[in-house]
Order: sequence, then C-alpha cells, then structure tokens
Amino acid sequence: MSHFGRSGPPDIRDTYSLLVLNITFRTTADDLFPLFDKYGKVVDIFIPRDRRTGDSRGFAFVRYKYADEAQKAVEKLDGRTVDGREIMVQFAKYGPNAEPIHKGRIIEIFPKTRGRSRSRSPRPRYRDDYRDRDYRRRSRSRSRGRYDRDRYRGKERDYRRRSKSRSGSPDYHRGRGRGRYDDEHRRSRSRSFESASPVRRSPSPRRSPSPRRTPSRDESPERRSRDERSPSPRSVSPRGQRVGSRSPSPRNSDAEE
DNA sequence: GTTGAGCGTT
Repeated sequence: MSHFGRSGPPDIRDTYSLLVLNITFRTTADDLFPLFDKYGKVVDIFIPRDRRTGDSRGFAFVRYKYADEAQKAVEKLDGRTVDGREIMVQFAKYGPNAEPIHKGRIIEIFPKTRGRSRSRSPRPRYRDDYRDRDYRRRSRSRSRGRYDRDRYRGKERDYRRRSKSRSGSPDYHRGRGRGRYDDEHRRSRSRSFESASPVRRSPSPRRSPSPRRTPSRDESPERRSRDERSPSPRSVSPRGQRVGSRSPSPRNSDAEE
C-alpha cells in the first residue's frame, strides 16, 4: 500500500494536487504519506525521480480528495521540517499534462476520451516536451551544484528568490548540447588524449585505462614501431643525455633493446 | 558519498 504512482495515475477526477518542494532527496512517498494523511485523505502521492539514476528530484506531489483538507495540509505542513529540511507545500499550478489547473484541482484529464472528439485541436507532444525540459533542468542543477553554493552560501538564497521568475531564462550558456550524455562523453574522450584534468599532472604513460587491451594490436610490431618512432619528450632527447642518464653503459642499452 | 531550482508518472 505504499506504492503510489507505480501504476500510473489511479483516478484524479476529483482530487487536488499539492506540490511539496524543498524536500530531501531521500524522502519518499512513504515518509510523506503519514504526514499528509494525518491532515486529510490522501488518494495518491507521486514523487518525480530521475530516469537514469532513479533519485528523487527533491519535490513530491500529494493528491488530496478534498480541497479543504488540502488547504489545511498546506497551511500545516508548509514550512514543516521534514528529515531535517524545511518543506514547502503549495497547490500545484500545473497538471500532469503540463496544463494549468485551478487551485490544484484538475479540470479535465482526457478531454478527448470524453465522448466524441469535439476538439479538433491535436494533442501536443507532452512526452517530448517534458523530456527536453527535464533533462535540461537537471543538468543545470547538477552542474552548478555546490560550486555556487560555496561561493554564495546564504546569499544565493536571496539571489535566486528574486530571480526565481520563470520568465527569466536560466539558460546561461548551456550550449546546444541536447543533454549531458554527449557532453560528458565528449569531454571524457578528449581527456583521454589531452590532459584536461587539473588533478592529472603526471604524464602517466598509461593511456589505456581499459583493462581490456587487444593483445593482437598491442603486441603488434606496428604499435611498437610507432612507439619507438614517436617517443616521449624525454626519449626524444639527444642520445648522449638519454644514454648517459638511463644506461651508463651504451653496450647495455643496445643489448636491452 | 555529493546536489537544491522548481511543477508529475504506468
């Protein structure tokens, strides 16, 4: 009985959706259920979570059966400290279909399935739209993360409070990257070649982090040949220095190789 | 292991 939203939206014909923000990432529906259920009849609780990691996004949706109970819960649970974090309870402004709702109450869910198709307006692509926005917002949060927090600490709260307006485009310079998958992937690849890592200051000869190495190619004479022909800066040094530093005996060097 | 603006799924 704790599986809320696991079977999709049960029945939200006459339910009021409450948006719970500022909740911890570890808070689950089970933790919110007893809290909200105490103030009213909770028909469903849904907590959006990431599709890749599966972690909670930090907010939850609580559906009440009656508006009066929902309102009460908002006033009672709004500002309550849950799991050590102050949560913010308020009526949902948008419905599951990205449609504006009235005080958390869903006006109509599926206008199309209601009898004949009176509306000739085609249904917009909710999935595609929400996917795009979701990924973008997520990456932004993850990207900024603690870097800004350490800089602004408590001031950033005031800053974002004023600039919280949805009208403002939080897209600073996210780039045309569709997501962070490609971005991270690209950077990772680049790192392999060039030392883009600040911590990586040692020119580790191990350029093959993958344990899976192809013996055929690795042991191939071509590879070795190239390696010798394209030696490191140190090896590229004149023979006198290299030989004198590495092998005091030129004879040994010859025998070794 | 981390994070913190905001509005949702089988």
